[in-house]
Amino acid sequence: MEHKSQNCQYKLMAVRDTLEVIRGKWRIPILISLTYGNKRFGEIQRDITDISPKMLSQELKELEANKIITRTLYDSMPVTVEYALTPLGHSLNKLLNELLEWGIHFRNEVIGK
Amino acid sequence: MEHKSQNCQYKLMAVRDTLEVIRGKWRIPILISLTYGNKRFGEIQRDITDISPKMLSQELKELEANKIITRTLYDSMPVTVEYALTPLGHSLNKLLNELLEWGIHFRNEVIGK
DNA sequence: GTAACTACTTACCGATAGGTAACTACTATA
DNA sequence: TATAGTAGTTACCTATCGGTAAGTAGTTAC
Repeated sequence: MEHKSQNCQYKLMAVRDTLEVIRGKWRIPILISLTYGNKRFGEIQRDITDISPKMLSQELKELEANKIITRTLYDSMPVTVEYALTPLGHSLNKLLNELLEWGIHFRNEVIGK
Repeated sequence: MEHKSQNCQYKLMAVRDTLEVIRGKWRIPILISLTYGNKRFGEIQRDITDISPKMLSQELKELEANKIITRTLYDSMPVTVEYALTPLGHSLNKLLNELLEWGIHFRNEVIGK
């Protein structure tokens, strides 16, 4: 069973990379919001009503650092900033969808019962 | 765009349920380990070499409380305990696979570059 | 009797995550 | 001059997460 255990080790490494990028309470919700199109700071805040500006700002920076989103400043008046998914960010789409689908399934199976 | 924003709110609710169940550093790795078959406490520890018995015990309890795994005690000598995925646990398979696939993708795109 | 294997538990501690409230800086409008 | 809208920042605090080290309890082998 040598290769079976090595395969497990490999998987454990890969999921850790993913978890590192998406961890915490807010990053996934932010990404969900951005799948509906490019958004400004205030628009994301209005989607995720219970996020504080501190957490939103902090998590947007982390997502930008990991090349998941881009931040574009427009010097309109007043200044607006637009956040958008990168191609790497869009590549999370299937994962986001599974998080969604399983949440629905879980609610039907456990919470609903 | 009324239904578009309502759809977003619905998704945000569902992913929160999922995140609640799988959150933290260890639950996903534990589930990955159990996809290779039913395992004893010590076997999971040997898969996930850097988990402490405290965290393993704690997270196994949480997963059991959420009906994701079962705990079966055999009064062999010495006592052995077997952990196994429930059908609900197995229903996480696609999600686990996406976490894995994206981790590989991310490594190729960002870390590997 | 002592070491080793099973599966944990407990106490303690430091690091990180996240919440609250107030404040900043710039521009436009009344 | 005051208010509102843009997008944040800062200080402070608490709660949760996770790590370390040691101890528990029962059985078996030496």
